[in-house]
Amino acid sequence: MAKGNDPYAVLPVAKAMQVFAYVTSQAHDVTLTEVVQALGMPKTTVFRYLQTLSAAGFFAHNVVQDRYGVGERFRELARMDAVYHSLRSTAQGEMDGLVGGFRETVNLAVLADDEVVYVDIREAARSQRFQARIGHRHPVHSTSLGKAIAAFLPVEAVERLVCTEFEQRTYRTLTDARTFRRHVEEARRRGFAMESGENEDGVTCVGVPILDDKGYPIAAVSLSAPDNRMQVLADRAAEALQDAARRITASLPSISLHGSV
Amino acid sequence: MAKGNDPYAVLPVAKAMQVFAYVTSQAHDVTLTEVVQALGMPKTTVFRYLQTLSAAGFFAHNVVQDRYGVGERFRELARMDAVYHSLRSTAQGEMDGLVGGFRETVNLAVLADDEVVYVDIREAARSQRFQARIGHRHPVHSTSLGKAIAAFLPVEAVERLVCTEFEQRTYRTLTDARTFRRHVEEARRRGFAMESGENEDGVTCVGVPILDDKGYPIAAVSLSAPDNRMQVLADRAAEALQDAARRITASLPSISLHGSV
DNA sequence: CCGGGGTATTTCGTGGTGCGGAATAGTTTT
DNA sequence: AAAACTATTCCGCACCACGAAATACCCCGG
Repeated sequence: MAKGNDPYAVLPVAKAMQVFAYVTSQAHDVTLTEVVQALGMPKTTVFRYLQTLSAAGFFAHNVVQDRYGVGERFRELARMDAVYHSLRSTAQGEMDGLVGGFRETVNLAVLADDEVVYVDIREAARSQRFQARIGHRHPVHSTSLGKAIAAFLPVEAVERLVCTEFEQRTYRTLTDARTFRRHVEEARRRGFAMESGENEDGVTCVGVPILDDKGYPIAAVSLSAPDNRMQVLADRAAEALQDAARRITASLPSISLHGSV
Repeated sequence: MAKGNDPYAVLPVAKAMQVFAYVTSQAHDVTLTEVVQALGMPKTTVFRYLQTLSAAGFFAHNVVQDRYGVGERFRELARMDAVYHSLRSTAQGEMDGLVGGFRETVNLAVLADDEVVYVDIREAARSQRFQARIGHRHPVHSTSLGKAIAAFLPVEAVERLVCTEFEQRTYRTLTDARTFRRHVEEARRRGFAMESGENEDGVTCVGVPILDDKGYPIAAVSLSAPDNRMQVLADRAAEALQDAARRITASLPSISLHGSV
């Protein structure tokens, strides 16, 4: 059973994951003894794992018939991963296409905790100074990515965003909610957002939202380039990004995370 | 937080699940230090969990950029759960309806390891002697559930089934592959399967497959009753079961497990 | 009403192991 | 070349995960 001679394996965790996999793969809710018999582990041990996993919300312990099943916490995570996974994999080809066409950096980002989080980045082999990294966060108000997403968010969500203080990243950064709202309005009208040296001196970005099947902006793609080079590219880039975004939207599955609660 | 003073909580497992949840909920692949900072755990500890979870296949360790993401093992489990969960929840109402209409026991089952596994059972308040229990397994060849599923399985899958020895559960149990095939053929033609005292003396069952959007039989519903009572019910039951199965199929999501590999 | 076989909990003492600080190695940035 | 950042490895000790066995809780059948 592949005891896993991995010197860094934490045995309780590894064994708990076996239990996890077993319970999850059964079509029915299981009992303690069933797991014990299936996995050949001591009853006490399995009992503790089931308790722990239930306490963490990954399992649901049906107390009346003493059965354990998959919990909502797990399903939430699974849905999230499904969306993000398909987003990244369908976006991949489009991003490569854009980099190939423009020879400039292309970014993919989502919104998390009212910040823009970079999820994937393809950079043209040129100067990679000042580029963001995967996982890094930037403010919504200073990026084309943020403005593009905000443009298609429900109004109340945008209003929540403008509550926070606007960090001034460059001398061009919008620090005032009024101007920010105007930019967002414009982005909504045009279908794409722009930002010039508001996030990083000397670089201009064009950003386009990626909408799910319900029209909710789950992410955004952007192309960023030095100000001078972008002047020539801007129009073509906006077009190309919008096309790419449409295609990504089209091949996304229809598991919305933002159901009308 | 919530240190969870649950006396049975296994700390390594609980902490590993925190890591699990964090990594899974990020849209991007994460680094060790990112997790450490986000969760405030010691680096060594998180490192070990990431290693363990990767070794178990729940995470995928991208070695070139030292990032951890969700692994395919997790996705498989998630898909499986999604299908089973929606199966059970959409079947629920239909089963209740059937029990209400016929006042006889209604079963829901899937195929696993070439056996019929009971996933949900609603029994009329009458004699509940001899009923199967959730999680119990019965042979394919002796149950209407099994025959119903087999009837819509690809031929090669059915041939694999008949390879195994046919356990003789009652004196009426089909023990010969030839007869079994004939029954399966007939079930396919009629759209429902029958079984009389072949699994349990004195009880007769009508079973109907639940097909996914690709026509693959992911489960079956059956109604079982004492032989004498079933004689009157059989025709109506077959009709009602088929209607129910159709409705269940219709409200199933389209995540097929049995993609044409 | 009283067993009996099946569950799930609880207890408890021990040995193994998970822990995390600190040292190391490896990589990218300046 | 050095600095600043990563990820890994080492190591000794406290602790806590372990599992056998005892207990408590059923649900059935007599």
